[in-house]
This record gives sequence, C-alpha cells and structure tokens, in this order.
Amino acid sequence: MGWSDHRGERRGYHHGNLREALIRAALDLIGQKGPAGFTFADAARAAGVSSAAPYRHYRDRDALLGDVAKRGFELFAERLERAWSEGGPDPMAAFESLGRAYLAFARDEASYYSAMFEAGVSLDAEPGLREAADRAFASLRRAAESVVAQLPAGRRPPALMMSLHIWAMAHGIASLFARADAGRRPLPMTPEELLEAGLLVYLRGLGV
Amino acid sequence: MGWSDHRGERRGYHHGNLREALIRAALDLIGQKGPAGFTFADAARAAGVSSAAPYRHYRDRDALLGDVAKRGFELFAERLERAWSEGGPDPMAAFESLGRAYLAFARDEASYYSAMFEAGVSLDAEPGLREAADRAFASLRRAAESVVAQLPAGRRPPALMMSLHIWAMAHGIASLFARADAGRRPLPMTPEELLEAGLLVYLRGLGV
DNA sequence: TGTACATCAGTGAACGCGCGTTCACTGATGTAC
DNA sequence: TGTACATCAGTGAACGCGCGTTCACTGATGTAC
Repeated sequence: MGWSDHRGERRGYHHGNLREALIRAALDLIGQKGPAGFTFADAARAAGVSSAAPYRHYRDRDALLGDVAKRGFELFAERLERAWSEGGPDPMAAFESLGRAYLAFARDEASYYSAMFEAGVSLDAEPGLREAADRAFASLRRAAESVVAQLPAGRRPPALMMSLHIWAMAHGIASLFARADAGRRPLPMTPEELLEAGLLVYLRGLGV
Repeated sequence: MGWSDHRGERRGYHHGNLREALIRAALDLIGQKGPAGFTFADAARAAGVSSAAPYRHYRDRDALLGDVAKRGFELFAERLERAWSEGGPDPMAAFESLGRAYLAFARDEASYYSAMFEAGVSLDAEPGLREAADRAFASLRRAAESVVAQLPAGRRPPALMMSLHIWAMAHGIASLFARADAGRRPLPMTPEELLEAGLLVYLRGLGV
C-alpha cells in the first residue's frame, strides 16, 4: 500500500504493490488467452515492470499461478459461505442460493475458476492451496449435512457423497455450459436454471 | 500405409505414416505434460522427424490438437454407443453401462479427454469437430429418451434437459475425481460407484 | 529532528535456448505411354 | 515391362524472436541512535 495505491499506477522507482499487480495481470491474461496463454514475461509487461522484477516475488510462473489459484479458492469459499448464510432463511432456499453462487463465481470470476480447475495446478503446489480448496468444499458439505438432517433418521444418505454429487453437477454445468468458451453448445435454458432443476430432481430422489 | 506400417518405425526417407505418428506423439505428450505442455517441435521430435515435416500435414499446433480432439470425439461416440447397445438388455442396465463407459473413456483415454474438454479447442477449430462432438452427445440423449419413454405420459421430463444433467454429472465426476491429476482429493468410493449412485438418485427423483 | 546505514525492490543489459517458420533441395512413389 | 516425368513428403540449414534467468547495479524505504 502507500503511495502507489491509486488505481495501481506506477509512481517511481519502486512499484510498491507489484505482487498484487502481478496477480491482476495474470487474471487479465488468463481471461484473454486462457491459463496456458501467458508467460512470466507477459505478466511483468502487463504490470509495467522489467522482466526481472517478478523474481523478487515469485520463484516462477507456476508459483504465480499457484498463488492465483489459492486466492481464487479463498474468494470462492467466502462467496459460497455468504450465499449459504448459515442455512437461512430455510435450507432449501439457502441451497438454491449456494448453487447460484457457484455458477456466478464460475462466470464472474472465470479467470480464477480457470486457475483453480483448468490450469493443472496441483493442490500441493502452493502452501495453503489445499486448505483453501478444502474450505470451499466444506461449504458444500455443510449445506449437504444440513439438508440430510431434515430427513428421518432411517433415510439419511451420507452427506459426503451427497456433497460430491452436488459439486460434480455444479462443476460439470459450469465447465461445459457456463463458460464463455467460444463455440460451446446452445442450451434450452440458462445454466442457473439447469443446475436448479438438476438439484431439485436429485433432492427429490433423496426423499427431501 | 505400406512399407512403414510395422509398429510405426521409420523405414527410409519418407515416413509413410507421419500424420498418424504425430497424433500418437501428441497424445503421448499430453499424457506426460498436459495439453499445454508440448510444442509442434516436440511432436516432430517424438515422431522422429525434422521440425519442418509436420507442416506438410498440419497448419500449426492448433490444427494438430483440433484433429486429436476430433478423433477423440469419434472414439468417444463409438464407445458410448457400444456401451448403450441399443438399450439392451434393459434400459437401466444399459444406462449404467453407459455411465461406466463414460468414466472408462475419461480414464483410459485421458489424453483424448484432455484434448476434447480441457485444451480450449473451439468446436469450430476443425471441420467435423462439432459433428463428432454432437454424435457423442447424441448417445447420451438417446439413452435419456429411452428412459423417459418408460414413464407414464403425464410425468415425462424433457429428455434434452435430462441428458444435460447426466452429462454434467459424468463430466464433473470425471474431471474432478477420475483423473490422475496428481494431488486431487481422496474419495470414499470409486468414481464409478459415485456416478452410479448419483444417477440412481437422480433417476429416482424423476420417478423412474 | 537529523543522519548513517541496512535492507528492500526495483533496473537494464546480457546470455543461451528452443520455437515457429521458410526455403531450396532431394529421395521415393505413382502413372502415362 | 521399361522409361520419363510429375508429384509427394521428407531434409537440413537458416532466421528472427521472445522467453527464462542471472547479475551487478541503484533508488527508495525504514530504523537505530
């Protein structure tokens, strides 16, 4: 922070916020050309800095990408938790809200989503990455547990399995239909409606 | 074909089967380093040929990748159709077989699956690509129609929507859990069991 | 409050490397007669 | 069946380019006294 904090402009010899600027540059470039479509040098250029400067902050391009993925999962977890909002006003409404938040994130933060799920970043690549990913998944799991708890004791499916199904369907819809992936398939409904309908059918199948 | 057809060995000045050799090289390299992890020059090297040779067959790396994706969809469609085997012996069994075939393809032909869904290849990149992808999807849709037809006329969900749900769940499970993606999440069950359970719940929700 | 000094976060020049691409060429194949 | 010739599918040398990476350096910041 400090003197270079206004709209990210350079102010002198030191950038002052290069780490953040590199993250933003990486997100921009992912948005333009996909997760494989940029280099360390590109990121430096986009941040308005010499090609040697990024080495003060990241070991290499993969470390930068790993940090982007980590921040993505942190943001994702926050968004999902907020949407779930502790199950209120009632579990079904919270559940729908969670699903919409999932797709909204995949669309609005498409570059983050790409770095998290499509860039081939290993969860062990960056300290804290796996924890951040776990935290995001925990939101889904908590929601599943809450729904399961509504069922009579004899007919409760395993909440873990249920949350994996929900995650798979949401991720499947997001990556097949909800990305601006130039040339994907036209749908008879929006991805949000598709996911909502899918989750309703699934929950009915569980007896909810 | 002809004189260089035995196990792909070079036999003289002409390769004789370079196109196929480049495809195989691309698949190998995707398997080793991911869809972004190889270059046109790498493919030439792996095929045992000078770096100028591939230009006789492909405009550039993207054209090669596009061809790989197209062949992948063709193979995928065949496998799905064979698994469905015209709905026999009964629709539910055929349905399960289809699901297993989906995951088996994603695992056994991981390089093809990558080129098809993770390499960012546009469906318009290569003539015939979209048609091949449509044919694969048509298998899923036909299966959905067959299951829908078993329901009483008043309670038939749209088969297109149903097939999109099934595709999304299968793709979600394949890409989140069934890839050897180094560092993914441990599961309480196999991806096949997870998909089978998910489809059963979903179908029960439809009233099947 | 001022000064000296350590540390931090940049610069810019340099390098080796491999990629993409073109080119004139050449060996092998196919075909017309 | 043999020969001449067109075409095809390779070679290998060359090039310009941008990337990754290192290095000695330097300007700015923070802090001890």
